[in-house]
Amino acid sequence: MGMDENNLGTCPVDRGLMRVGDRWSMLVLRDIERGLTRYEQLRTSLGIAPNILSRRLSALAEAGLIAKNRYSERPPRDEYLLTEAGRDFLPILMAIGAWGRKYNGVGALSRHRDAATGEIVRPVVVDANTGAPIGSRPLRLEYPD
Amino acid sequence: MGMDENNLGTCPVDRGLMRVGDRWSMLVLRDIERGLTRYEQLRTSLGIAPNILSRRLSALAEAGLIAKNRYSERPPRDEYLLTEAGRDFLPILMAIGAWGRKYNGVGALSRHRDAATGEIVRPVVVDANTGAPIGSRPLRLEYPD
DNA sequence: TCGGGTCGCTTGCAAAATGATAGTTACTTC
DNA sequence: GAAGTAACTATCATTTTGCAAGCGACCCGA
Repeated sequence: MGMDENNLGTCPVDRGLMRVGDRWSMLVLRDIERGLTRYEQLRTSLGIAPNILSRRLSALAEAGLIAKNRYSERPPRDEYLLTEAGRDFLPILMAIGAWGRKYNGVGALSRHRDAATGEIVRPVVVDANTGAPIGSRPLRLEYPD
Repeated sequence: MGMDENNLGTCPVDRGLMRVGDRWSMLVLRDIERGLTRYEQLRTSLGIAPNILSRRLSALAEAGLIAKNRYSERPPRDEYLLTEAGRDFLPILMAIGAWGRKYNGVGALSRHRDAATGEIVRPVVVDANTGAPIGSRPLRLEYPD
């Protein structure tokens, strides 16, 4: 494998990573979810170079994870909003966050709390069929055809 | 944010991405899980340049996700095995795969089947406390101190 | 109306990462 | 001893990233 747009492989992981497989893209999604929807907010929050941010935003828009929205003509002001695909990616970021906390979590870290129960959220990937955490049951990998 | 090893931020997502935040690293983990544990197997499966593969393997080993194991002295033969941290990352790859299938899934893709039930695995990220999928309940982000 | 100041970028250039290709070491097998 | 395989390293071109400066559109205060 090691595919491009024209030569797609059969691995869904690869397909996902084609669209978001870099650090900045994921951090941009995270920040947009936090409410940092404007260019300058993202730039200062991430400490990213402006040209790089521009490119990441275009790539994410092209990949369909965010959409650029001009909410003021005069003065010209834009915001970047998550699309459905972008929102659907957020749980993955939560899972990465849980992993990061576990294996690289020295010092104090931010966290999510369930607004209703008040408990700290503990993201886990499960199989929706069984409810069992992935890794707790043996799986078989199948190839198409 | 935009942190390095010495200047850690408070975001667990960033902490996770510091360790694995690139495409090749994730694909290497995926292939090792598939049983492609040797250098040549990884290289041909991924179609990656040998110098790049070497660097990724060192980085993953340094980050504690894989361990290099010499299983034969004569002839010298090595394999790369997942550590606990590496295995713990696999569910995230499954979640990325599910997302990739949904949003970039044209054509036939490989999939996992539960060995016991025979059903196709459907990975979802849930809150272990409530069992509810992340995104289905309102959350509050909290910062330390 | 003139001089800052902010926002949302682009441009130019340097530095770092990635990738293609060739070569190396250590061994086995014919 | 010739050829082959596994696991790399070395060299160099290409690509991507990143820094710093600048630019157009506008707003705001004097």
